[in-house]
Amino acid sequence: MLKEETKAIPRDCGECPIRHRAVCARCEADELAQLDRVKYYRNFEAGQTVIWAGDRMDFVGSVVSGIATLTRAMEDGRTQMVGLLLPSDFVGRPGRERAVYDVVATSDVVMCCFRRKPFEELMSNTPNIAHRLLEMTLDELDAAREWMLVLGRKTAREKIASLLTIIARRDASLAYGKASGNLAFDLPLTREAMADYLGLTLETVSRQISALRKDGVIVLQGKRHVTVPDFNRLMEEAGDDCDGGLLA
Amino acid sequence: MLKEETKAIPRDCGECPIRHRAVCARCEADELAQLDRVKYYRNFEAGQTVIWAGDRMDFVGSVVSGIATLTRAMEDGRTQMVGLLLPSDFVGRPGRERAVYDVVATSDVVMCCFRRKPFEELMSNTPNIAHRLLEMTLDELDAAREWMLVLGRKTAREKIASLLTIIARRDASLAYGKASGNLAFDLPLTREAMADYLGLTLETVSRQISALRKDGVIVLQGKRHVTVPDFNRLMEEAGDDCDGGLLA
DNA sequence: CTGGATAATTGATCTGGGTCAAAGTTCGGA
DNA sequence: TCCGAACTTTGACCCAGATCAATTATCCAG
Repeated sequence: MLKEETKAIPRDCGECPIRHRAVCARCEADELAQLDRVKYYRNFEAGQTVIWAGDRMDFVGSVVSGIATLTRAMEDGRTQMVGLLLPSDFVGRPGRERAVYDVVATSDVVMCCFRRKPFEELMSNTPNIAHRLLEMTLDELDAAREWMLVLGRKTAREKIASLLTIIARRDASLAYGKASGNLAFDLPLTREAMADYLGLTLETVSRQISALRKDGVIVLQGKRHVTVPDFNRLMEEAGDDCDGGLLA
Repeated sequence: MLKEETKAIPRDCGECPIRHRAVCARCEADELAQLDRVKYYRNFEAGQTVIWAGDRMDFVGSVVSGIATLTRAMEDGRTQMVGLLLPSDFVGRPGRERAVYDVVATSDVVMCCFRRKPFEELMSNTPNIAHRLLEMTLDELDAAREWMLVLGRKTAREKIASLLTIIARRDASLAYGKASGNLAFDLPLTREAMADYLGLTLETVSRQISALRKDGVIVLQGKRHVTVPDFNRLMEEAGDDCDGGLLA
């Protein structure tokens, strides 16, 4: 109740936790000031829909904290997640007025939004924003293509291992500083959301997680907390060329 | 033999068939001139590999004519196509020195290549190139996400129908002018390549094509030429919300 | 502490698409 | 014209993962 209002929101870009990873990463002080003029924050609670596919979208923005999902659904209900939005990820497309995907907050989410029209103008004037957005989009395209391999060619077990790999990598890159003897993290998704990401059913997800646990590839504390005793083993299970280690 | 040399290659951007769709689409005369200084053409024969994943890549470029594929392979040989490169599509990534995907010419291909380093510099000076590349990358990201739904959630029959839909759309958008009473086109891919695109085996591809033929959804002349008597029917089979017609 | 909603596990069974195998087609080159 | 390689089709069988169904946590709200 009124949780939204009590949440501390950064007002100043200087304090912003995603300052150096988001679209604004390369902006100079003056550019930030311009962005600041068209920016506003929005909070969403876990489970809340940020945008429905087909809806008009008057803003673009960045996830500041929390996790959201990008999904596409068929008329008969089959659903495929097409993107996982983590802090600093960009939402929306300049030049497009309607959303094509459902965006749903998986946890409580804070978004830094920019009014679309002014943002588009800004983009044509400040190459730093456009350039950073290109870079981020190219990264997302790589991720999407990587995911196509997972969806098209991997077994259920490999799919789960691949997902765990990705989540572990992300956690390692964000929360390092912590001693990471053997890494551990919380699953930010329900079994059903994982199934939608992986093109599986939630039953299969559950079974494969159990199997990986029985085989000692992962250790579970509760249903959400995962410990990985041997990351290379996990990568082998994912079917990746695993000569990269955590930081590939 | 020596086919390469006999092929007419456009030297002048003004004559170029992809002038208004490729990265250079928005360039002014002076920008074209700059591009021209770092550009060269390369020909590839059907079946030839343009780049191997992992190889050093000193150029980026556009497909001028022909069709190429972007694929990613696992160590054990499982292969997933992650992109289909048609005329005007961009190859390579500015700022990246090694290829991550195999690029293979499916038909004879002409590419317009730019030396990578100078192209990167050009990009930071000419917003028209960077902006166009962003636009193209965003389109490709959408296509990749669309494809994730196909790979993750569609049945074999729907996958085939989806692929036919895409090829038909492309042909309609390129080759219109022709009376398109009922549309017809050639499949630019072998059954195996289709399988790699769709996350299926070539046997399943063959069976599903036969099934669609038996059910009158498509008509085959030979093994490669397809006629679609009723495009809406085909879109229904693809499981798409099909209230868009050919030009959705 | 209790009822009931949501999330997760596990079991039994079924099936779409994979696998293995054998022909049939097509086409360029000798 | 005929051969051989590459491509395609079709059949028989099998299995990974879907489907259907029943429990079992978990965790608020009352």
